[in-house]
Amino acid sequence: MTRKPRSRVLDASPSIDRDSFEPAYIQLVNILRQGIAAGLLRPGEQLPSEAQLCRRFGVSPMTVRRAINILADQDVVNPQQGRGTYVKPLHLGAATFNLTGFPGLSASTSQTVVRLLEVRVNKASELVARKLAVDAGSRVIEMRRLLIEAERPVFVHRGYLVYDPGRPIVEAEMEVTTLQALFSGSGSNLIKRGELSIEPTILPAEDARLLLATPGAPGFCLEHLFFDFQECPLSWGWFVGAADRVRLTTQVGLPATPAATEERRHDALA
Amino acid sequence: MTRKPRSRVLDASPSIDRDSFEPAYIQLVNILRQGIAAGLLRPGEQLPSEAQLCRRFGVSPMTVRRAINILADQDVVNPQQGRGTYVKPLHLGAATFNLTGFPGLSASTSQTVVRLLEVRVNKASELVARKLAVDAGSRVIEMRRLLIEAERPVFVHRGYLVYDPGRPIVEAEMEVTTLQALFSGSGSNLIKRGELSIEPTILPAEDARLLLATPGAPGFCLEHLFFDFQECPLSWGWFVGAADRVRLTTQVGLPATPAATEERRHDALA
DNA sequence: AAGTGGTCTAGACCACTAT
DNA sequence: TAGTGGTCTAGACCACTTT
Repeated sequence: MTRKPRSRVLDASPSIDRDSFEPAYIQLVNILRQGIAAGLLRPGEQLPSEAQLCRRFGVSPMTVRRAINILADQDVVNPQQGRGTYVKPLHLGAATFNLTGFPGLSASTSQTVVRLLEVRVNKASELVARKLAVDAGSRVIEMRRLLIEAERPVFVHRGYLVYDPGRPIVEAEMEVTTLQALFSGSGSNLIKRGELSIEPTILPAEDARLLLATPGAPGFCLEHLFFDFQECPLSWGWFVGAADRVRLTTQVGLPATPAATEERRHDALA
Repeated sequence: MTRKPRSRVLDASPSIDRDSFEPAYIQLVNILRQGIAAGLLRPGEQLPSEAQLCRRFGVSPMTVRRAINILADQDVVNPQQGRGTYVKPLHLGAATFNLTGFPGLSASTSQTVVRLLEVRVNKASELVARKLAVDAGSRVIEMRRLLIEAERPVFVHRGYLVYDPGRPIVEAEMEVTTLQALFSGSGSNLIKRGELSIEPTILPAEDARLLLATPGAPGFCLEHLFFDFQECPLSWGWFVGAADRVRLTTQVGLPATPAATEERRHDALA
Protein backbone atom coordinates (compact mmCIF):
# COMPACT_ATOMS: atom_id res chain seq x y z
CA MET A 1 0.00 0.00 0.00
CA THR A 2 0.96 3.63 -0.43
CA ARG A 3 -0.07 5.13 2.89
CA LYS A 4 2.78 7.15 4.31
CA PRO A 5 3.66 6.46 7.91
CA ARG A 6 3.72 9.75 9.79
CA SER A 7 7.44 9.39 10.31
CA ARG A 8 7.90 10.01 6.59
CA VAL A 9 5.59 12.99 6.43
CA LEU A 10 8.38 15.53 6.66
CA ASP A 11 10.80 13.80 4.34
CA ALA A 12 10.25 16.44 1.69
CA SER A 13 10.89 19.28 4.15
CA PRO A 14 14.23 21.08 4.11
CA SER A 15 16.87 19.98 6.56
CA ILE A 16 18.46 22.12 9.20
CA ASP A 17 21.24 24.42 8.04
CA ARG A 18 23.93 24.37 10.67
CA ASP A 19 25.66 27.37 9.11
CA SER A 20 22.57 29.55 9.34
CA PHE A 21 22.38 32.43 11.77
CA GLU A 22 19.02 30.97 12.75
CA PRO A 23 19.22 28.59 15.69
CA ALA A 24 18.33 24.98 14.99
CA TYR A 25 15.27 25.06 17.22
CA ILE A 26 13.83 28.05 15.35
CA GLN A 27 14.44 26.36 12.03
CA LEU A 28 12.65 23.30 13.33
CA VAL A 29 9.71 25.39 14.54
CA ASN A 30 9.40 26.88 11.07
CA ILE A 31 9.72 23.53 9.33
CA LEU A 32 6.93 22.09 11.46
CA ARG A 33 4.74 25.18 10.99
CA GLN A 34 5.24 24.94 7.26
CA GLY A 35 4.27 21.31 7.35
CA ILE A 36 1.07 22.17 9.16
CA ALA A 37 0.27 25.24 7.08
CA ALA A 38 0.83 23.27 3.90
CA GLY A 39 -1.59 20.60 5.05
CA LEU A 40 1.03 17.85 5.31
CA LEU A 41 0.06 17.62 8.94
CA ARG A 42 -3.65 18.14 9.44
CA PRO A 43 -5.47 19.20 12.60
CA GLY A 44 -5.88 16.19 14.85
CA GLU A 45 -3.03 14.27 13.27
CA GLN A 46 -0.05 13.03 15.19
CA LEU A 47 3.39 14.52 14.75
CA PRO A 48 6.40 12.27 14.28
CA SER A 49 7.69 11.29 17.70
CA GLU A 50 10.47 13.27 19.27
CA ALA A 51 12.92 10.44 18.73
CA GLN A 52 11.98 10.32 15.05
CA LEU A 53 12.41 14.07 14.73
CA CYS A 54 15.84 13.80 16.35
CA ARG A 55 16.91 11.27 13.77
CA ARG A 56 15.26 13.00 10.81
CA PHE A 57 16.85 16.38 11.57
CA GLY A 58 19.99 15.28 13.32
CA VAL A 59 19.50 17.28 16.50
CA SER A 60 19.44 16.34 20.15
CA PRO A 61 16.24 15.62 22.10
CA MET A 62 16.45 18.92 23.98
CA THR A 63 16.43 20.84 20.72
CA VAL A 64 13.38 19.00 19.45
CA ARG A 65 11.59 19.51 22.75
CA ARG A 66 12.33 23.18 22.67
CA ALA A 67 10.81 23.55 19.23
CA ILE A 68 7.74 21.57 20.24
CA ASN A 69 7.34 23.58 23.41
CA ILE A 70 7.27 26.77 21.38
CA LEU A 71 4.57 25.39 19.12
CA ALA A 72 2.64 24.22 22.18
CA ASP A 73 2.88 27.69 23.71
CA GLN A 74 1.48 29.08 20.47
CA ASP A 75 -1.44 26.65 20.65
CA VAL A 76 -0.41 25.09 17.35
CA VAL A 77 0.28 21.68 18.79
CA ASN A 78 -0.84 19.65 21.77
CA PRO A 79 1.67 17.24 23.36
CA GLN A 80 0.22 14.44 25.48
CA GLN A 81 2.45 12.38 27.67
CA GLY A 82 2.56 8.77 26.68
CA ARG A 83 0.36 9.30 23.60
CA GLY A 84 2.05 11.64 21.21
CA THR A 85 1.93 15.21 19.98
CA TYR A 86 -1.05 16.27 17.90
CA VAL A 87 -1.85 19.19 15.65
CA LYS A 88 -4.42 21.36 17.37
CA PRO A 89 -7.57 22.31 15.54
CA LEU A 90 -8.02 26.05 15.39
CA HIS A 91 -9.73 27.37 18.46
CA LEU A 92 -11.57 30.65 18.62
CA GLY A 93 -10.79 31.25 22.25
CA ALA A 94 -7.12 31.24 21.39
CA ALA A 95 -7.38 34.70 19.90
CA THR A 96 -5.64 37.46 21.81
CA PHE A 97 -5.86 41.10 20.99
CA ASN A 98 -2.99 43.18 22.15
CA LEU A 99 -2.89 46.80 22.99
CA THR A 100 -0.31 47.57 20.37
CA GLY A 101 -3.31 47.90 18.13
CA PHE A 102 -3.99 51.13 19.94
CA PRO A 103 -1.97 53.89 18.39
CA GLY A 104 0.13 55.91 20.76
CA LEU A 105 -0.03 53.56 23.70
CA SER A 106 3.18 51.82 22.81
CA ALA A 107 6.34 53.57 23.92
CA SER A 108 8.08 52.96 20.63
CA THR A 109 5.86 55.25 18.61
CA SER A 110 7.56 58.60 18.97
CA GLN A 111 5.08 60.05 16.52
CA THR A 112 2.74 60.53 19.43
CA VAL A 113 2.32 63.89 21.09
CA VAL A 114 0.65 64.28 24.44
CA ARG A 115 -1.02 67.64 24.97
CA LEU A 116 -1.92 68.57 28.50
CA LEU A 117 -5.32 70.17 28.55
CA GLU A 118 -5.81 70.57 32.25
CA VAL A 119 -4.23 69.60 35.53
CA ARG A 120 -5.18 70.54 39.07
CA VAL A 121 -5.32 69.28 42.59
CA ASN A 122 -8.85 68.65 43.69
CA LYS A 123 -10.86 66.85 46.34
CA ALA A 124 -11.65 63.31 45.33
CA SER A 125 -15.23 62.56 44.41
CA GLU A 126 -16.76 59.50 45.96
CA LEU A 127 -16.11 57.42 42.86
CA VAL A 128 -12.50 58.51 42.52
CA ALA A 129 -11.88 57.96 46.22
CA ARG A 130 -13.26 54.46 45.95
CA LYS A 131 -11.14 53.61 42.93
CA LEU A 132 -7.96 54.97 44.48
CA ALA A 133 -8.78 53.58 47.93
CA VAL A 134 -8.41 56.94 49.66
CA ASP A 135 -10.81 58.82 51.90
CA ALA A 136 -13.50 60.77 50.08
CA GLY A 137 -12.46 64.39 50.01
CA SER A 138 -8.74 63.59 49.97
CA ARG A 139 -6.71 65.57 47.52
CA VAL A 140 -5.96 63.97 44.19
CA ILE A 141 -4.35 65.18 41.00
CA GLU A 142 -6.84 65.43 38.21
CA MET A 143 -5.82 65.77 34.63
CA ARG A 144 -7.06 65.74 31.09
CA ARG A 145 -4.85 65.11 28.11
CA LEU A 146 -5.13 64.73 24.39
CA LEU A 147 -3.07 62.15 22.50
CA ILE A 148 -2.20 63.26 19.02
CA GLU A 149 -0.84 60.97 16.40
CA ALA A 150 0.37 62.35 13.10
CA GLU A 151 -1.39 65.67 13.75
CA ARG A 152 -4.72 63.95 14.42
CA PRO A 153 -6.26 63.58 17.85
CA VAL A 154 -6.69 59.92 18.73
CA PHE A 155 -7.51 59.68 22.41
CA VAL A 156 -8.81 61.81 25.20
CA HIS A 157 -7.37 60.72 28.51
CA ARG A 158 -8.67 61.47 31.95
CA GLY A 159 -6.57 60.49 34.90
CA TYR A 160 -6.55 60.73 38.68
CA LEU A 161 -3.40 60.28 40.75
CA VAL A 162 -3.04 60.06 44.49
CA TYR A 163 -1.58 63.36 45.63
CA ASP A 164 1.85 62.99 47.12
CA PRO A 165 2.89 66.21 48.93
CA GLY A 166 6.50 65.12 48.68
CA ARG A 167 6.34 65.36 44.93
CA PRO A 168 5.08 68.69 43.64
CA ILE A 169 3.46 68.74 40.23
CA VAL A 170 5.70 70.09 37.57
CA GLU A 171 3.58 70.99 34.61
CA ALA A 172 6.39 70.28 32.20
CA GLU A 173 6.65 66.81 33.62
CA MET A 174 3.13 66.18 32.49
CA GLU A 175 3.84 66.95 28.88
CA VAL A 176 5.54 63.66 28.36
CA THR A 177 6.02 62.30 24.93
CA THR A 178 5.47 58.68 25.79
CA LEU A 179 2.65 57.42 27.90
CA GLN A 180 5.12 55.00 29.34
CA ALA A 181 6.95 57.75 31.20
CA LEU A 182 3.58 59.03 32.28
CA PHE A 183 2.78 55.99 34.33
CA SER A 184 6.24 55.02 35.43
CA GLY A 185 6.09 58.51 36.87
CA SER A 186 9.37 60.34 36.70
CA GLY A 187 8.98 60.45 40.47
CA SER A 188 9.64 57.93 43.14
CA ASN A 189 6.62 55.72 42.88
CA LEU A 190 7.04 52.64 40.78
CA ILE A 191 4.13 50.80 39.32
CA LYS A 192 3.98 47.09 39.91
CA ARG A 193 0.91 46.12 37.98
CA GLY A 194 -2.22 47.37 36.34
CA GLU A 195 -5.72 46.29 35.49
CA LEU A 196 -7.11 47.23 32.11
CA SER A 197 -10.55 46.93 30.69
CA ILE A 198 -12.08 47.88 27.37
CA GLU A 199 -15.67 48.67 26.70
CA PRO A 200 -17.54 50.37 23.92
CA THR A 201 -19.21 53.69 24.56
CA ILE A 202 -20.95 56.46 22.80
CA LEU A 203 -18.65 59.45 22.46
CA PRO A 204 -19.65 62.18 24.90
CA ALA A 205 -20.13 65.56 23.26
CA GLU A 206 -17.02 67.11 24.74
CA ASP A 207 -14.72 64.23 23.87
CA ALA A 208 -16.15 64.12 20.36
CA ARG A 209 -15.32 67.79 19.96
CA LEU A 210 -11.73 67.24 21.05
CA LEU A 211 -11.38 64.21 18.79
CA LEU A 212 -12.92 66.02 15.83
CA ALA A 213 -15.52 63.25 15.66
CA THR A 214 -19.29 63.42 15.49
CA PRO A 215 -20.95 63.31 18.90
CA GLY A 216 -22.94 60.15 19.47
CA ALA A 217 -20.58 58.07 17.33
CA PRO A 218 -19.42 54.75 18.78
CA GLY A 219 -16.04 54.60 20.51
CA PHE A 220 -13.75 52.62 22.75
CA CYS A 221 -13.20 53.31 26.41
CA LEU A 222 -10.04 51.84 27.89
CA GLU A 223 -10.03 52.03 31.67
CA HIS A 224 -6.87 51.57 33.69
CA LEU A 225 -5.99 51.23 37.34
CA PHE A 226 -2.37 51.00 38.44
CA PHE A 227 -0.91 49.70 41.68
CA ASP A 228 2.42 50.18 43.42
CA PHE A 229 4.52 47.54 45.11
CA GLN A 230 2.46 47.84 48.28
CA GLU A 231 -0.65 46.95 46.25
CA CYS A 232 -2.00 50.48 46.74
CA PRO A 233 -3.82 52.08 43.81
CA LEU A 234 -1.74 54.91 42.38
CA SER A 235 -3.64 56.09 39.38
CA TRP A 236 -6.99 55.58 37.76
CA GLY A 237 -8.29 56.86 34.49
CA TRP A 238 -9.50 56.08 31.03
CA PHE A 239 -8.86 56.72 27.37
CA VAL A 240 -11.66 57.48 24.96
CA GLY A 241 -11.21 57.10 21.22
CA ALA A 242 -13.45 57.00 18.19
CA ALA A 243 -14.26 53.56 16.80
CA ASP A 244 -13.07 54.36 13.33
CA ARG A 245 -9.60 55.34 14.53
CA VAL A 246 -8.96 52.31 16.66
CA ARG A 247 -9.45 48.74 15.73
CA LEU A 248 -8.45 45.55 17.49
CA THR A 249 -7.46 42.83 15.07
CA THR A 250 -5.80 39.49 15.46
CA GLN A 251 -5.22 36.13 13.84
CA VAL A 252 -6.07 32.63 14.94
CA GLY A 253 -4.45 29.59 13.48
CA LEU A 254 -1.37 29.78 11.35
CA PRO A 255 -0.62 33.21 9.99
CA ALA A 256 -0.19 33.50 6.22
CA THR A 257 3.47 34.40 6.64
CA PRO A 258 5.04 31.88 8.96
CA ALA A 259 7.89 34.34 9.58
CA ALA A 260 10.02 34.42 12.68
CA THR A 261 7.60 35.00 15.51
CA GLU A 262 10.33 34.22 17.95
CA GLU A 263 12.38 37.39 17.85
CA ARG A 264 13.57 38.42 21.25
CA ARG A 265 12.74 42.03 22.08
CA HIS A 266 15.61 44.23 23.17
CA ASP A 267 13.91 47.19 24.73
CA ALA A 268 15.52 50.24 26.19
CA LEU A 269 15.68 50.17 29.95
CA ALA A 270 14.08 52.61 32.30
CA MET B 1 28.90 49.00 54.03
CA THR B 2 25.57 47.19 53.99
CA ARG B 3 24.66 47.22 50.31
CA LYS B 4 23.67 43.74 49.22
CA PRO B 5 25.30 42.49 46.06
CA ARG B 6 22.60 41.28 43.69
CA SER B 7 23.87 37.75 44.01
CA ARG B 8 22.60 37.74 47.58
CA VAL B 9 19.21 39.22 46.75
CA LEU B 10 17.45 35.87 46.71
CA ASP B 11 19.15 34.39 49.73
CA ALA B 12 15.95 34.66 51.75
CA SER B 13 13.91 32.93 49.04
CA PRO B 14 12.92 29.30 49.48
CA SER B 15 15.05 26.66 47.84
CA ILE B 16 13.92 24.17 45.27
CA ASP B 17 12.10 21.13 46.58
CA ARG B 18 13.31 18.15 44.62
CA ASP B 19 10.48 16.00 45.99
CA SER B 20 7.78 18.35 44.77
CA PHE B 21 5.50 17.39 41.92
CA GLU B 22 6.34 20.81 40.50
CA PRO B 23 9.27 20.75 38.10
CA ALA B 24 12.36 22.63 39.18
CA TYR B 25 12.08 25.19 36.39
CA ILE B 26 8.52 26.10 37.40
CA GLN B 27 9.57 26.48 41.02
CA LEU B 28 12.37 28.76 39.88
CA VAL B 29 9.98 30.84 37.78
CA ASN B 30 7.78 31.33 40.82
CA ILE B 31 10.68 32.15 43.11
CA LEU B 32 11.87 34.83 40.71
CA ARG B 33 8.36 36.21 40.22
CA GLN B 34 7.93 36.40 43.95
CA GLY B 35 11.21 38.23 44.27
CA ILE B 36 10.07 40.77 41.72
CA ALA B 37 6.53 41.09 43.05
CA ALA B 38 7.87 41.58 46.57
CA GLY B 39 10.13 44.37 45.37
CA LEU B 40 13.38 42.52 46.12
CA LEU B 41 14.13 42.91 42.45
CA ARG B 42 12.93 46.24 41.12
CA PRO B 43 12.18 47.21 37.53
CA GLY B 44 15.43 48.01 35.74
CA GLU B 45 17.53 46.02 38.18
CA GLN B 46 19.78 43.18 37.13
CA LEU B 47 19.01 39.58 38.03
CA PRO B 48 21.72 37.37 39.47
CA SER B 49 23.64 35.85 36.58
CA GLU B 50 22.68 32.44 35.33
CA ALA B 51 25.80 30.91 36.82
CA GLN B 52 24.94 32.43 40.19
CA LEU B 53 21.40 31.11 39.98
CA CYS B 54 22.76 27.65 39.16
CA ARG B 55 24.88 27.69 42.29
CA ARG B 56 22.25 29.29 44.51
CA PHE B 57 19.53 26.81 43.57
CA GLY B 58 21.64 23.79 42.70
CA VAL B 59 20.29 23.26 39.20
CA SER B 60 21.93 22.97 35.82
CA PRO B 61 22.30 25.87 33.39
CA MET B 62 19.60 24.53 31.09
CA THR B 63 17.09 24.59 33.92
CA VAL B 64 17.90 28.16 34.83
CA ARG B 65 17.70 29.22 31.18
CA ARG B 66 14.35 27.58 30.82
CA ALA B 67 12.95 29.50 33.78
CA ILE B 68 14.38 32.77 32.48
CA ASN B 69 13.02 32.12 29.00
CA ILE B 70 9.55 31.71 30.45
CA LEU B 71 9.81 35.01 32.30
CA ALA B 72 11.13 36.64 29.14
CA ASP B 73 8.17 35.30 27.16
CA GLN B 74 5.90 36.79 29.78
CA ASP B 75 7.61 40.15 29.40
CA VAL B 76 8.64 40.12 33.03
CA VAL B 77 12.34 40.10 32.34
CA ASN B 78 14.65 41.19 29.55
CA PRO B 79 17.81 39.16 28.92
CA GLN B 80 20.61 40.91 27.03
CA GLN B 81 23.50 38.95 25.69
CA GLY B 82 26.77 39.91 27.28
CA ARG B 83 25.15 42.38 29.70
CA GLY B 84 22.81 40.55 31.97
CA THR B 85 19.12 39.97 32.57
CA TYR B 86 17.03 42.88 33.79
CA VAL B 87 13.60 43.26 35.34
CA LYS B 88 11.34 44.90 32.79
CA PRO B 89 9.41 47.97 33.76
CA LEU B 90 5.71 47.48 33.20
CA HIS B 91 4.73 48.30 29.66
CA LEU B 92 1.26 49.22 28.56
CA GLY B 93 1.63 47.69 25.13
CA ALA B 94 2.24 44.33 26.76
CA ALA B 95 -1.43 43.97 27.57
CA THR B 96 -3.30 41.28 25.67
CA PHE B 97 -7.00 40.74 25.79
CA ASN B 98 -8.13 37.29 24.94
CA LEU B 99 -11.37 36.16 23.52
CA THR B 100 -12.15 33.96 26.47
CA GLY B 101 -13.51 37.16 27.93
CA PHE B 102 -16.34 36.73 25.48
CA PRO B 103 -18.93 34.42 26.93
CA GLY B 104 -19.89 31.48 24.77
CA LEU B 105 -17.03 31.69 22.32
CA SER B 106 -14.89 29.25 24.18
CA ALA B 107 -15.61 25.60 23.51
CA SER B 108 -15.42 24.66 27.16
CA THR B 109 -18.53 26.55 28.18
CA SER B 110 -21.29 24.06 27.63
CA GLN B 111 -23.75 26.50 29.19
CA THR B 112 -24.07 28.11 25.80
CA VAL B 113 -27.00 27.41 23.54
CA VAL B 114 -27.01 28.35 19.89
CA ARG B 115 -30.45 29.05 18.46
CA LEU B 116 -30.75 29.09 14.72
CA LEU B 117 -32.99 31.95 13.68
CA GLU B 118 -32.68 31.71 9.95
CA VAL B 119 -30.72 29.90 7.28
CA ARG B 120 -31.04 30.01 3.51
CA VAL B 121 -29.12 29.88 0.29
CA ASN B 122 -29.00 33.22 -1.39
CA LYS B 123 -27.12 35.14 -4.04
CA ALA B 124 -24.12 36.92 -2.65
CA SER B 125 -24.31 40.67 -2.39
CA GLU B 126 -21.36 42.62 -3.66
CA LEU B 127 -19.91 43.00 -0.17
CA VAL B 128 -20.29 39.34 0.71
CA ALA B 129 -18.84 38.27 -2.62
CA ARG B 130 -15.83 40.47 -2.06
CA LYS B 131 -15.25 39.15 1.44
CA LEU B 132 -15.58 35.51 0.37
CA ALA B 133 -13.68 36.06 -2.88
CA VAL B 134 -16.44 34.64 -5.05
CA ASP B 135 -18.24 36.13 -8.03
CA ALA B 136 -21.05 38.53 -7.18
CA GLY B 137 -24.30 36.67 -7.50
CA SER B 138 -22.80 33.31 -6.55
CA ARG B 139 -24.79 31.28 -4.11
CA VAL B 140 -23.83 31.50 -0.48
CA ILE B 141 -25.35 30.18 2.72
CA GLU B 142 -26.71 32.97 4.85
CA MET B 143 -27.59 32.48 8.46
CA ARG B 144 -28.57 34.27 11.59
CA ARG B 145 -28.14 32.80 15.04
CA LEU B 146 -28.63 33.79 18.63
CA LEU B 147 -26.17 32.76 21.33
CA ILE B 148 -27.79 32.24 24.67
CA GLU B 149 -25.87 31.93 27.89
CA ALA B 150 -27.65 31.00 31.09
CA GLU B 151 -31.03 31.78 29.52
CA ARG B 152 -29.95 35.27 28.47
CA PRO B 153 -29.17 36.24 24.89
CA VAL B 154 -25.58 37.40 24.57
CA PHE B 155 -24.74 37.61 20.89
CA VAL B 156 -26.43 37.87 17.56
CA HIS B 157 -24.38 36.19 14.89
CA ARG B 158 -24.63 36.70 11.16
CA GLY B 159 -22.63 34.41 8.93
CA TYR B 160 -22.05 33.75 5.25
CA LEU B 161 -20.53 30.50 4.01
CA VAL B 162 -19.44 29.59 0.51
CA TYR B 163 -22.04 27.22 -0.84
CA ASP B 164 -20.65 23.77 -1.50
CA PRO B 165 -23.11 21.66 -3.53
CA GLY B 166 -21.37 18.52 -2.35
CA ARG B 167 -22.38 19.27 1.19
CA PRO B 168 -26.10 19.86 1.63
CA ILE B 169 -27.22 21.96 4.52
CA VAL B 170 -28.55 19.95 7.36
CA GLU B 171 -30.47 22.21 9.64
CA ALA B 172 -29.71 20.10 12.65
CA GLU B 173 -26.05 20.52 11.92
CA MET B 174 -26.47 24.22 12.38
CA GLU B 175 -27.85 23.90 15.86
CA VAL B 176 -24.46 23.18 17.31
CA THR B 177 -23.85 23.66 20.94
CA THR B 178 -20.34 24.90 20.62
CA LEU B 179 -19.28 27.52 18.19
CA GLN B 180 -16.14 25.51 17.77
CA ALA B 181 -17.97 22.79 15.88
CA LEU B 182 -19.65 25.51 13.90
CA PHE B 183 -16.45 26.66 12.29
CA SER B 184 -14.56 23.42 12.15
CA GLY B 185 -17.60 22.48 10.11
CA SER B 186 -18.68 18.93 10.63
CA GLY B 187 -18.14 18.68 6.88
CA SER B 188 -15.08 18.19 4.82
CA ASN B 189 -13.63 21.66 4.83
CA LEU B 190 -11.06 22.32 7.47
CA ILE B 191 -10.23 25.79 8.58
CA LYS B 192 -6.61 26.72 8.61
CA ARG B 193 -6.72 30.21 10.00
CA GLY B 194 -8.93 33.17 10.75
CA GLU B 195 -8.78 36.92 10.98
CA LEU B 196 -10.68 38.58 13.78
CA SER B 197 -11.40 42.19 14.47
CA ILE B 198 -13.31 43.98 17.17
CA GLU B 199 -14.94 47.35 16.91
CA PRO B 200 -17.56 49.21 18.87
CA THR B 201 -20.91 49.88 17.32
CA ILE B 202 -24.31 51.17 18.15
CA LEU B 203 -26.78 48.32 18.46
CA PRO B 204 -29.07 48.18 15.43
CA ALA B 205 -32.73 48.09 16.33
CA GLU B 206 -33.27 44.49 15.32
CA ASP B 207 -30.23 43.16 17.15
CA ALA B 208 -31.16 45.15 20.22
CA ARG B 209 -34.59 43.55 20.18
CA LEU B 210 -33.09 40.04 20.00
CA LEU B 211 -30.63 40.84 22.76
CA LEU B 212 -33.30 42.38 24.97
CA ALA B 213 -31.24 45.56 25.03
CA THR B 214 -32.19 49.14 24.36
CA PRO B 215 -31.70 50.17 20.74
CA GLY B 216 -28.95 52.76 20.29
CA ALA B 217 -26.96 51.39 23.21
CA PRO B 218 -23.24 50.81 22.65
CA GLY B 219 -22.04 47.32 21.76
CA PHE B 220 -19.19 45.24 20.43
CA CYS B 221 -18.94 43.92 16.93
CA LEU B 222 -16.58 41.00 16.43
CA GLU B 223 -15.94 40.32 12.77
CA HIS B 224 -14.44 37.06 11.57
CA LEU B 225 -13.14 35.71 8.29
CA PHE B 226 -11.96 32.10 8.05
CA PHE B 227 -9.72 30.50 5.44
CA ASP B 228 -9.15 26.91 4.39
CA PHE B 229 -5.81 25.26 3.65
CA GLN B 230 -5.85 26.63 0.12
CA GLU B 231 -6.07 30.14 1.57
CA CYS B 232 -9.60 30.51 0.21
CA PRO B 233 -12.15 32.35 2.37
CA LEU B 234 -14.73 29.92 3.70
CA SER B 235 -16.89 31.95 5.98
CA TRP B 236 -17.41 35.54 6.93
CA GLY B 237 -19.60 37.02 9.59
CA TRP B 238 -19.86 38.94 12.79
CA PHE B 239 -21.11 38.77 16.33
CA VAL B 240 -22.93 41.68 17.92
CA GLY B 241 -23.28 41.98 21.67
CA ALA B 242 -24.30 44.68 24.12
CA ALA B 243 -21.47 46.51 25.87
CA ASP B 244 -22.75 45.76 29.34
CA ARG B 245 -22.72 42.01 28.74
CA VAL B 246 -19.24 41.77 27.36
CA ARG B 247 -16.13 43.28 28.76
CA LEU B 248 -12.51 42.80 27.85
CA THR B 249 -10.24 42.92 30.85
CA THR B 250 -6.64 42.06 31.42
CA GLN B 251 -3.65 42.57 33.64
CA VAL B 252 -0.25 44.05 32.97
CA GLY B 253 2.71 43.49 35.21
CA LEU B 254 2.73 40.85 37.88
CA PRO B 255 -0.68 39.51 38.80
CA ALA B 256 -1.64 39.66 42.46
CA THR B 257 -1.64 35.88 42.67
CA PRO B 258 1.56 34.55 41.16
CA ALA B 259 -0.11 31.18 40.62
CA ALA B 260 0.99 28.59 38.13
CA THR B 261 0.58 30.24 34.74
CA GLU B 262 2.40 27.38 33.14
CA GLU B 263 -0.25 24.67 33.15
CA ARG B 264 -0.26 22.66 29.97
CA ARG B 265 -3.69 22.44 28.38
CA HIS B 266 -4.91 18.95 27.56
CA ASP B 267 -7.77 19.59 25.21
CA ALA B 268 -10.04 17.08 23.62
CA LEU B 269 -9.13 16.32 20.07
CA ALA B 270 -11.29 16.83 17.03
C1' DA C 1 40.39 39.04 29.90
C1' DA C 2 36.45 38.15 32.42
C1' DG C 3 31.73 37.82 32.68
C1' DT C 4 27.35 37.52 30.49
C1' DG C 5 23.54 35.32 27.90
C1' DG C 6 22.47 31.80 23.76
C1' DT C 7 22.69 27.36 21.76
C1' DC C 8 23.44 22.58 21.77
C1' DT C 9 24.82 17.82 22.98
C1' DA C 10 24.15 12.90 24.33
C1' DG C 11 22.69 10.88 27.20
C1' DA C 12 19.79 9.66 31.92
C1' DC C 13 15.67 8.78 34.46
C1' DC C 14 10.73 9.16 35.13
C1' DA C 15 5.53 9.05 34.16
C1' DC C 16 2.19 7.89 31.30
C1' DT C 17 -0.38 5.21 27.45
C1' DA C 18 -1.08 1.63 24.56
C1' DT C 19 -0.89 -3.30 23.35
C1' DT D 1 6.63 -4.22 27.36
C1' DA D 2 7.51 -0.84 24.12
C1' DG D 3 6.78 3.69 22.84
C1' DT D 4 5.62 8.24 24.06
C1' DG D 5 6.36 12.87 26.14
C1' DG D 6 8.64 15.50 30.44
C1' DT D 7 12.48 16.74 33.13
C1' DC D 8 17.22 17.28 34.05
C1' DT D 9 22.29 16.97 33.95
C1' DA D 10 27.14 18.68 33.28
C1' DG D 11 29.31 20.16 30.58
C1' DA D 12 30.81 22.43 25.62
C1' DC D 13 31.27 26.23 22.45
C1' DC D 14 29.95 30.71 20.75
C1' DA D 15 28.73 35.87 20.60
C1' DC D 16 28.54 39.74 22.91
C1' DT D 17 29.67 43.54 26.48
C1' DT D 18 32.40 45.55 29.86
C1' DT D 19 36.64 46.63 32.12
